[in-house]
Amino acid sequence: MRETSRTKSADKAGESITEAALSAAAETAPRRRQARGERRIAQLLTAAAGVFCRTGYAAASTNAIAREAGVSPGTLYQFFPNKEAIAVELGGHLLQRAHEAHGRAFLLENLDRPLPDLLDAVLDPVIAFNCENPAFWALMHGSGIPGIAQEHDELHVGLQTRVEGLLRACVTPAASGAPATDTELAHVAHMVLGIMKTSLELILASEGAERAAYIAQLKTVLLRYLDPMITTPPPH
Amino acid sequence: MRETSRTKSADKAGESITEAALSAAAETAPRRRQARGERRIAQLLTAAAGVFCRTGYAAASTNAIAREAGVSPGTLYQFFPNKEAIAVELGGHLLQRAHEAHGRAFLLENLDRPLPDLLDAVLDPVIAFNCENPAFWALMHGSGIPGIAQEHDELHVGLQTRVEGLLRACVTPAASGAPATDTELAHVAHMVLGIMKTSLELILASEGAERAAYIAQLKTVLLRYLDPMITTPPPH
Amino acid sequence: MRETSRTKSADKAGESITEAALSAAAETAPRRRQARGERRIAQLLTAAAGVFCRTGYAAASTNAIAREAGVSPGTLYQFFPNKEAIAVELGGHLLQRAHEAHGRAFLLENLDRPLPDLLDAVLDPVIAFNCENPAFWALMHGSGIPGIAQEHDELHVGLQTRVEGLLRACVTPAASGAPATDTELAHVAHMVLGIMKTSLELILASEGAERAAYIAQLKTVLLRYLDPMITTPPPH
Amino acid sequence: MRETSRTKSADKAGESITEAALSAAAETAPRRRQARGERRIAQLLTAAAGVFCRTGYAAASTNAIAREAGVSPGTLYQFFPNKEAIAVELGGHLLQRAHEAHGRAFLLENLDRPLPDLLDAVLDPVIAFNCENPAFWALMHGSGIPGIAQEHDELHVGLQTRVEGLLRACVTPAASGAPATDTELAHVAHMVLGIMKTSLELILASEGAERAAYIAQLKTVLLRYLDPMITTPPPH
DNA sequence: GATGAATGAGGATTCATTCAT
DNA sequence: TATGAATGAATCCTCATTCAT
Repeated sequence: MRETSRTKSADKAGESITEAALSAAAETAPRRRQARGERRIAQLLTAAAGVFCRTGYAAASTNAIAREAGVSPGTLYQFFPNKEAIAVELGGHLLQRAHEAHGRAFLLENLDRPLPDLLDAVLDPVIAFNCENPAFWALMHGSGIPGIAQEHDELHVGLQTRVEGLLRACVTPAASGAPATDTELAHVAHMVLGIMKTSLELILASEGAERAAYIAQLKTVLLRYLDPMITTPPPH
Repeated sequence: MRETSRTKSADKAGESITEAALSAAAETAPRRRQARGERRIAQLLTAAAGVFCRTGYAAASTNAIAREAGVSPGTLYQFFPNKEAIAVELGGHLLQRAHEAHGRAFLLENLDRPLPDLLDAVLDPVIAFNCENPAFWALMHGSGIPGIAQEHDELHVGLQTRVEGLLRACVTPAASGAPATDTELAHVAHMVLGIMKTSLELILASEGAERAAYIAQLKTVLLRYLDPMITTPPPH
Repeated sequence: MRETSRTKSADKAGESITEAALSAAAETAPRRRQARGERRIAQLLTAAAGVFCRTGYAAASTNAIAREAGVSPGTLYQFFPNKEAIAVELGGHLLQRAHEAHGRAFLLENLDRPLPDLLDAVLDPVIAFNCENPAFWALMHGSGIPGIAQEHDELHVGLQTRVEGLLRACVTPAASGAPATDTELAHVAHMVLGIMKTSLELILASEGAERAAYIAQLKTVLLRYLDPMITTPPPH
Repeated sequence: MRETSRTKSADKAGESITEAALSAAAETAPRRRQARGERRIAQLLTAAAGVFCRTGYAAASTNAIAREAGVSPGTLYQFFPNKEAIAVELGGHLLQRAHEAHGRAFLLENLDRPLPDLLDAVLDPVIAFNCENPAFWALMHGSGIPGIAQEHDELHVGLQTRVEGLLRACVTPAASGAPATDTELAHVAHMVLGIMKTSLELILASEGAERAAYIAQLKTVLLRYLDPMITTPPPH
């Protein structure tokens, strides 16, 4: 009974250059229509971000999102088959935006920098992004609640993977505190992600000096936690 | 948006021994009724704990709790004015039970033990308690979600205070990494609490060796984070 | 997530005689409560019958049924988990009522009466019942429409079985027009049921003389259709 | 409750050859547009037939029809003012197609053939047509359900009229079982139509040998029902 | 003509909470 | 006290229909 599934952007993406060239003029109209749709989607995602931030994912209602976006419920459902889909799409958008804005920072060229620098290089963009897009944090909190979690876990898993990769690249196997196995490394990654999540909660809830203080604490925690895994103690 | 009006049963629960003693002889019947009431409350709170664990606080329905307790919804509302009140009372009970079971550990006699021992002494009971009463963690996760959070925050604030007290007692002001001000100390306490929360999520979600590994990681994180606040580096 | 399922009457049925005797007085109250429930159920079923008759099963809305019954939607859902359940229960009730009212007619003692008498004996009660309970016909018309049919088909299958049984008992194997195999007999039963269904549509839609005429036609059709299966032609 | 306003495309469909001829030369463009329109209508009706068959008339959604036809909902509404109109038009088309394909059979040249032959001559095309166009049967099942029925009843009435005509032509007034009045004849016609409808349900739902068996049963029923109205019993 | 976005009332269903018994 | 029926607003979602482009 549910057969809708937006393909919009896919169409556009699949549109061959020739075709595009041929119908330059004529396609203005369709494009405008699509543009309207895209705008609505953006509008809805923005609204959803707001509602998710204010009420959390679980308590957010599709009607509330539609209202916030200034459209009718029906319109929302023309673009998203259900609440989950909104969250998923929003997660994707945010992730992509994160990449575009601070992507370089993550796939570091210079992992051999001293850990404090490395932490700055990684955490600062992450924190900045989360402060600008607090919905991201809200989305990550669908997890743990059964029946809501599944889709969101893609988000989690994605982040988890990335953190794990970073760690794997940084860790000095010879270091005394380094995780010995892959499993152990995964545990460390989970811990790091968890620490970042809680810290972000504190960071997002505060401002100014306090926020700065929490940021500093986060860096301190991670620095002290990870340093023994990376720095080989000098032979005495 | 949701008008709370908690209390009521709290009084009853807080009823001091003295009061009870005063009405010893004549009040057998009423006392029995009160005893029955206590039993009902315990029954309901147990049921609530189960439901909160399974579905999370937000998704838990009062009807489900009543059903799990084997009573009618009306009966539930005879003891609790609303859903929040159940959570609050449950939080209180759990906290009290925690005290009774592992209370000594917290109000430490021996804060001058080396930090690893101290962490064991504090964390092991906490972890044990949370594993036995997973509802505790579930309850702490109403937070952050506006409209649900307020009442739960009493729980948070309580824990936060306690952690802060512990820290204050442990920290060596002369240590290089020690928080300089009360505010800073509060921040550290928040971080510690946050780290414990996330770690508990991982710990509760796993079993056996994995659980042990996460416990070890939690201790490692806190050890490394707090050590510089406590240990004065030896003058070289 | 759906755990409700009335058991009410089951409880009552399971209630042991001793218990019942012991609590004769005391059970008045509970019984009254149950009585209220039963009354509501009856009320809702009556309302449903009305709505099904007027709008057909598919177009009937639970809200409409509740409104017709003069209760809120929530009340309806306290007794029935969904629309289908109402139809099923109503079907059951009607069937039972049919049994109670005209049951003898069906399990005939005198199958050896001449066919016209037999048809009268069987059809008159059926027709009377359908005229008094036009919802029955409405219920049988959920069939054929995919996604609605399944539950109703129990009704169909039940009737089909009964008609088949009757036929099997009546048919004279030696008769020239008699169905040779069980499959053939089943086909005949399907036809007979179908003829009854369509005829009932006409009968229910008319009144007075016209209704009588349609009843006569129905009997004529069946008489002429079935007679050769029952009557052995006299050897000439 | 539902304001219908059918017609519109009917005119266009009924456009006589003369009219078309008049505007032969100059109206190439408009004609093309009209041709396109006809194609669209055909496309939509085909889609509607499919959807009606699969989901039944009531559950069919205009959006689903448009999707099946590969056009937008707006386009659908450019040709049909509402859902009912689609059904009506489809009914008309099917009827017309029936005429074109098997029309001769109906307006019989040889009503004086023996009844079995006559039934074959009439029913075989009807059955064939319904098997090829199962939507026809689906359409006839909007009836009986108030608020949906009215428009469809044109279909019914049409068929009813035709059956009545046939009967009137066949019946031997002198036959002992013949209907005495017009009203009676109308009743017989209704019965015959009803029998055909139910039988078609069984026929359409089965295949191969079973289908053949049901076809045979249908003929048997009608033969036995109608024979006494047509055959004058030999004077003894 | 065609598109597809937009509408908004309506449908089924749930749930915190109240009330009569 | 305990019950369970009752409430009604709110939830998610659908659909016939309209409208701007």
